[in-house]
Amino acid sequence: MTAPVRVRFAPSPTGYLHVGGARTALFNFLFARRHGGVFILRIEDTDRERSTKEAVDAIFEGMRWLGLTWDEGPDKGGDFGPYFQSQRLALYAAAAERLLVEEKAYRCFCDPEALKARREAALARSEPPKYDRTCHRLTREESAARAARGEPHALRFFMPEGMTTWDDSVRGTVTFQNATLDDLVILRTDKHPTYNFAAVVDDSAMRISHVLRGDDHISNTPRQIQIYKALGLEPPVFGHVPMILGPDGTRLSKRHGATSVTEYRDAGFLPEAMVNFLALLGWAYDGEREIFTLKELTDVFSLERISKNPAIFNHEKLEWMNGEYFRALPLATRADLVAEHLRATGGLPESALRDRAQLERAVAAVGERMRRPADFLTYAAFAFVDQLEPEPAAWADLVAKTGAGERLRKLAQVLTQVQPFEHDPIEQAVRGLAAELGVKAGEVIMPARIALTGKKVTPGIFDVILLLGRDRSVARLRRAAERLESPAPA
RNA sequence: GGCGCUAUCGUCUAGGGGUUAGGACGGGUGGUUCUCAGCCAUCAAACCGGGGUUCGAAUCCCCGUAGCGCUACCA
Repeated sequence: MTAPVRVRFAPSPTGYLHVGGARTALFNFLFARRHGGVFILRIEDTDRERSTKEAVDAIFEGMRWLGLTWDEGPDKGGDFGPYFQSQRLALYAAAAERLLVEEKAYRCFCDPEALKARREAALARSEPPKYDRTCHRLTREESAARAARGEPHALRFFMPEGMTTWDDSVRGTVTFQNATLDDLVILRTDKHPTYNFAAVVDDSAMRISHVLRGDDHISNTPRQIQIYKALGLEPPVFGHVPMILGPDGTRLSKRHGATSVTEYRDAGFLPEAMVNFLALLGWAYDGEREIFTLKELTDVFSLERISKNPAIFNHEKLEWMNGEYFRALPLATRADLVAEHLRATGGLPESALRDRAQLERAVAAVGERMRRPADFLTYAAFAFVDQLEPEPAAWADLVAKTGAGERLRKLAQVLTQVQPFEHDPIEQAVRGLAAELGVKAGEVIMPARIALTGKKVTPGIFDVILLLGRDRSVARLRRAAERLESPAPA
């Protein structure tokens, strides 16, 4: 009988939920759901300097947006809480005390600043910057006496000799020589645990079965395994997922652009698309199928199919994937999302947003051209402005087209007659005019497009006319014709 | 510097002793068409290098190289 699957996502609340963290959380979530296990959220806020309440909220927000619901966590409780490390200090202290008594850890009275200076000097000389165990040479009595005197000190783990090896579920067997590992600090002078120590105590106390985390933790793993051993605990299964890199192949960071999931949300990306895209960064089902809902992912996810290679964040593919999901949404939903986006960004005044029917018509007209709400105005802005400012390049095209003025005027005339003013009759009228003039429909349509929208790329022309309505269409056509015939004063 | 990990089209990847090395994004071309998008068709594009093992290596092993990560009283 194997232990139940219990996995955790354990971010430190020092910023926002970034895409790398989100991907790690996703893999943990999927693994838990796939195996009927438990997904735990634990906040690693032992670094008091950098941890903030806002960051905790941002993590919740990002996780919820992605649909990564946790079974145990700070806001939710569970049998193994509390789920803030800052509330578990007594546990770490007790574990550290045990190690101290058993002489698997020792007090270190060295000055952190001096240590730092020594480390930097060693690095400058290209030597390994290891702690020299000065304080380990203290006698038991001396160490205890100095502590009793109230001398500030940290607690260091005594790294045993030998080697540490584990069977990583994504990388296979990984081995480290303990000699390359430091006597790491487990309890700081302020009695707060360090990451490696707190993680071990908590993962064990919370009965974590599998630790799935970023590749950047791989060299922490032998340290943690040694701590498990010293504590007489059984280590969990470890799996190190490759990192997500920026386009230049280095670790994804701010300078690569948006890195927090909420930024993507605010830019109009859909959580379904984000999840699907993230899942494909370092994991593949069969290399063929690419579109998966969260639910579908939970049915097919497996650790064996996690790639060993770091993955470069391909923004283009995210855009494409968002388009796939966005286009599949019902019109009303797309209109909701567009409205929401326009409100949030102030892209259109509230007054323009009040006419829901008109907004829906515009969204329908833009149709498949939108990959996300932010694309809306590039295609439909013309329908929401009173005074059209044609793009210079478009206007130049119109000017270059001989006879355009005449066609626009005639089209305006024709449009005054169309009855009823609907898509098909308008199309008939426009095509009829072209036939009458003996030109291809495009010869009427392209000038009209520029005159009506100021752009060369727009929704279908009949939708454009419909969206503007008869009066505005006729007025814009006539105005353009006038401007064409009387060269605009500079 | 030390330690560790990794290495298939530009990118994400499938494959894994014998394949025309497959798919997706992006790019090219053609079609549909009022532009664009979409859709359809189609093309170009890869096994890091060197040694082994083997009848046969992109696939297994070793070395090299490169990239990345870690090397904190950060996580």
